[in-house]
Amino acid sequence: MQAPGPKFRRRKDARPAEIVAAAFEVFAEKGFARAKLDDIARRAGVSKGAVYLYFETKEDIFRAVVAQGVAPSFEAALTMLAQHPGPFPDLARALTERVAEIVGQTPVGGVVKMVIGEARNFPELARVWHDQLVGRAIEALAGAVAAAQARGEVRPGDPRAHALTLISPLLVGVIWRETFTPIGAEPFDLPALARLHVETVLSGMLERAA
Amino acid sequence: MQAPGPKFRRRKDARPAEIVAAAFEVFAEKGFARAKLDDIARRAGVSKGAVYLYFETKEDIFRAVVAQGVAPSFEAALTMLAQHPGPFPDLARALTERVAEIVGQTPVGGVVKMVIGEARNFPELARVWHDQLVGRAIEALAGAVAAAQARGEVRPGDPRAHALTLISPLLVGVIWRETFTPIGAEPFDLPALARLHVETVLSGMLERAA
Amino acid sequence: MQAPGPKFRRRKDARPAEIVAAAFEVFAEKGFARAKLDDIARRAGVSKGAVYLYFETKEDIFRAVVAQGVAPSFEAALTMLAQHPGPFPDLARALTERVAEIVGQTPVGGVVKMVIGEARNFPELARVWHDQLVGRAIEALAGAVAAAQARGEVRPGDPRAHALTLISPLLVGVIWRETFTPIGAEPFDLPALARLHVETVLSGMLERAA
Amino acid sequence: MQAPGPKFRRRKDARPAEIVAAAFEVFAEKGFARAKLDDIARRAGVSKGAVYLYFETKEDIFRAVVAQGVAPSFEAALTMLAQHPGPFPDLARALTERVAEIVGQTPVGGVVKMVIGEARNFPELARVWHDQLVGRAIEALAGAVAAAQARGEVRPGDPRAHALTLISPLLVGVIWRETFTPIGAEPFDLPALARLHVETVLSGMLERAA
DNA sequence: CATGAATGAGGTTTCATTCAT
DNA sequence: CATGAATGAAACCTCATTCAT
Repeated sequence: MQAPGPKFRRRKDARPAEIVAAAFEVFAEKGFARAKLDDIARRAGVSKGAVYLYFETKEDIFRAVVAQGVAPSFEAALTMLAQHPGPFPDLARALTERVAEIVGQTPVGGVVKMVIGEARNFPELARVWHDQLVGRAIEALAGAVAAAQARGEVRPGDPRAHALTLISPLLVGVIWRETFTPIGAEPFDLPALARLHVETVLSGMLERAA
Repeated sequence: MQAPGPKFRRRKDARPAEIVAAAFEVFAEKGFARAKLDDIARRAGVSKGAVYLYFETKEDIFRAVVAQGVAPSFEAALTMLAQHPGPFPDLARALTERVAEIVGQTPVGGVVKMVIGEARNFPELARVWHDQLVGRAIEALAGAVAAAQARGEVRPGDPRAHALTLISPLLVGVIWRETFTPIGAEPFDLPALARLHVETVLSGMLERAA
Repeated sequence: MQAPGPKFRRRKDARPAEIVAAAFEVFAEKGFARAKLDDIARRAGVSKGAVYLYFETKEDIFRAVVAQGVAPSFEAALTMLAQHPGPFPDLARALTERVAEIVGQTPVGGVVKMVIGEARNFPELARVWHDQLVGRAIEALAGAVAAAQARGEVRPGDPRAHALTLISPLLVGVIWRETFTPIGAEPFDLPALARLHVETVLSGMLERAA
Repeated sequence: MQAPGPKFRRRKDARPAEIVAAAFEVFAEKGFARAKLDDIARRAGVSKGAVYLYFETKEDIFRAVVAQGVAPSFEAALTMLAQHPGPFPDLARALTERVAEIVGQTPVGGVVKMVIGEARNFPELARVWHDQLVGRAIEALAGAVAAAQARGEVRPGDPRAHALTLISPLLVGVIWRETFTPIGAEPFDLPALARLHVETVLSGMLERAA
C-alpha cells in the first residue's frame, strides 16, 4: 500500500536528543509556526516519520526544546544564590559573572526568545520557565537582598525590584543579541557589561557609611 | 477650501487605522502566524476583502502595526533626550518616569514581543525598530552619559553599557508583564520600579563628591 | 552448562493462525482501514516484521481472515442441507437450530460485518463469500424448498425467496448484535428467535392439509 | 435569493446538500476510510477547501450523510405503524409493501452498509439510527403485534421476535443488493419477495380458526 | 527466523489571497 | 468600494512496508 525506501542506521537512544538539537536550531531561527517538520527532520538527519517515533506532535518537540532550555547550568547559579553566606557584594559579583558566562556560552538566548514569543500559545511552558527558572531566580535573589537589607548592607526598597535592577541588563543583552545583532547592530560585550553594571548598582544599592 | 464631506467620508479614511488597531490586538494576542485574517477583519468590523483594499499582504499589516504601534509615543521621549540641557540626574529621572508612563499606558509590550519573536522572519522590521527607536534611544542616552562623563558628573565606563543599565529593568518589566503575568506570576509595579531603580543607579553612577 | 528450555520453540506452524486470529479481532473491532498492523502484531504476540514473514500485505491478512472466518463452521450445515433426505420441516428445524448455534458461538458476526462493509473494496472476497458460502447456502436451501414444493409439501413461490424468508432473521440478529448491542440496544435471544421463527414460517409455508 | 439564478460561483445555500450528495456516493462506494476528500470535493464540483466552509471534518460529512439517510420517508411508515387501527394482516401488508418501495427507490442501502460498517467507530451514529429509526420501527411493530396478540389475532411468542421475522428479509435483500449484486450475483426482486414473504408469515403467525 | 527503527507517499486540514457579484 | 465564497498551496501527521541488525 505504501512505497518502499532506503533505510538508515538504528540509533534509538541518540535520536531524541538529535532531534531536539535540530529542532532547537530551526525553532530559534524561524519561530514555532514557520519551523517546518521537514526542516527539523532533515537537519536531524532523519525522515519526517522518524520524528514521530519519538514525539507525538510538533508542539511536543517544542515543549522538549524549551524544557531542555531550562536546564543549562542555571542550577548551579540558583544553588549559589540560595546558599551564599558571605556579604552581598560578593554574591552579586559572583552571580552576575556566572550568568554572563552562561548567557554567553549557551544558546539560552534562542529559548528566551521562544518563551517570550509563544508564552500566550503555550502557557504551560511559560509556567515551567517561571516556576523553575525565572521566578525562582527572582525570589532567591530578592531573598538575598532582603537578608542584606536586614543586615543593614543594602538600602531599603522592594527586594524584588532591586533584584530586577541587578539582572535586567544581562537579559536585555541576550535579547539584543538575538534581535538586533543579526541585522548588523553593534553588539554588547556581555561580560564587560556585567562587570560595569554590577559595580554601578552595588555602589548605589549599598548603604553608605556615613 | 472645501466643506466637510459626508459623514462616512471620514470613516473611509479611518479604515486603515481601524484595521491596524484590530490587527495589533490579534497579533499581540496570538503572534504573527496564529493571527488569522478572518479575526483581524472581524475585529475591525470589515470584510476580509476590505482588508485587501488597504494592505497588500498579511505581512504588510504586520509591518504597519509594528511601525505605528510605538513610534508616536516614544518620539517625545526621544526628543526630550536629544535636547535636554540640564544636569544628568534630572534627565535620567525625567526619562525613566516618562518611559514608565508610556510603558504602563500603551500596549508597547505587545509590539516588543512581536519584534523579538519575529525579528528573524522580518529583518526589515528589526532594522526599523533599531534604527528609528531602540538604537536611537541607546545612542542618545549614551551621548547624554558621555557628556555627563565629560563634565565629571558620571563615573567612567562604556556609555552604552551605562545606558543599558539605566533602561533595562523597564524593558524587562514589560516583557515580564507580557510573558509571566498571564500565567499568574506576581507583577511588577512599573512606576515604583522605575523610581527605585533610577535612584539606585544614579547613586552608583555619579562620581562621589570626595 | 544448562540445557536451554523449550520456551523458545515457538510453534512455527501455529504462527499464521495466531496472526489471523489476532487480525480477526482487530478487523472486527475497527474495520479494515482503522486496523493497524501494529495492533495485529502486538495482539498476536509477534513483531511487525514477523507478520510479513507470513503475509505479503495487510490485504492478504484480511483475505485470510475472511476466508477462514467462516468456512469451517458452516461446512457441516451446508453438507446437512445438501444431503438431508427427510421431510422439509425437519430440515428447516435442524438447519435453523444449527445456524443459530454457530452464530451464537462463533464470531461470524464480525466477519459478516467486514464482508458487507468492504465488499466494494474487495470484490474477490465478496465473490468468495458468495460462491462458497452464502450463495451456496441460498441455492441449496432453495433446492430443498423446490424439492419440497415438488412433493407438495411447500406452497408455491420463488424458492430462493422462501429460502431468504427462512434464514434472514438469524442474519439480521447477528448484524443487530454487532451494530446496536454495543450501544446498549436490547439484544435478541437468537436461539429463541430461531425457534419461534422457524415454527411461524413453517406454519405459513406448508401446504395446509385440507 | 430566488429565481433559477446565477449558477456560477456563489451557491452558499445549495452547497451543503451538494456536498452531502457527493459524499454519499463516495462513502457508499469506498467506505469511510477510503473515501478521499479530494473525490468528494471533485464530485461536488468544488475545491477541497470549499468543503471545509460547510463541514468541520471528514467525520462531520459522514455524520451528515448518515443522519440524512435516516429521513427518507420512513417517517410515514412509522406513523402508519403507530396509528394503524385495522386488523393486523392489513397493517403487515401495507407496511412491507411500503418498506419495499422505499428500499427500492432510495439509496438507504448505502447508508445501511455504512452504519453497519462504522457502528463501532461512530457509536453516536449507531445510536441515532437505532433511536430514530430501527429501534423505533422494531418497537412499534412489536407493539402492533402485541395488540394483535391481545385481540387473539396473532399466535403467542415474543412480539419483538415476530417483528424481526416480518421485516428481516427486506433488510437482507438490501444488503444482498449492496454486497453481492455488484459481483454478479443473482438479485432479488424485492417487491415480489416482500409479497410472498408477508403472506407466508401471516399464514404462520395468525391464529388458525380451529 | 525475528525484530523494530526507519521510511515516505498519501491524506486531512488550514488559511492567505482572489474575484465574481 | 465591499463582500465573502471559493481556491489551492502548503503543512502536519499516519502507518503499511522494508531491511539492517
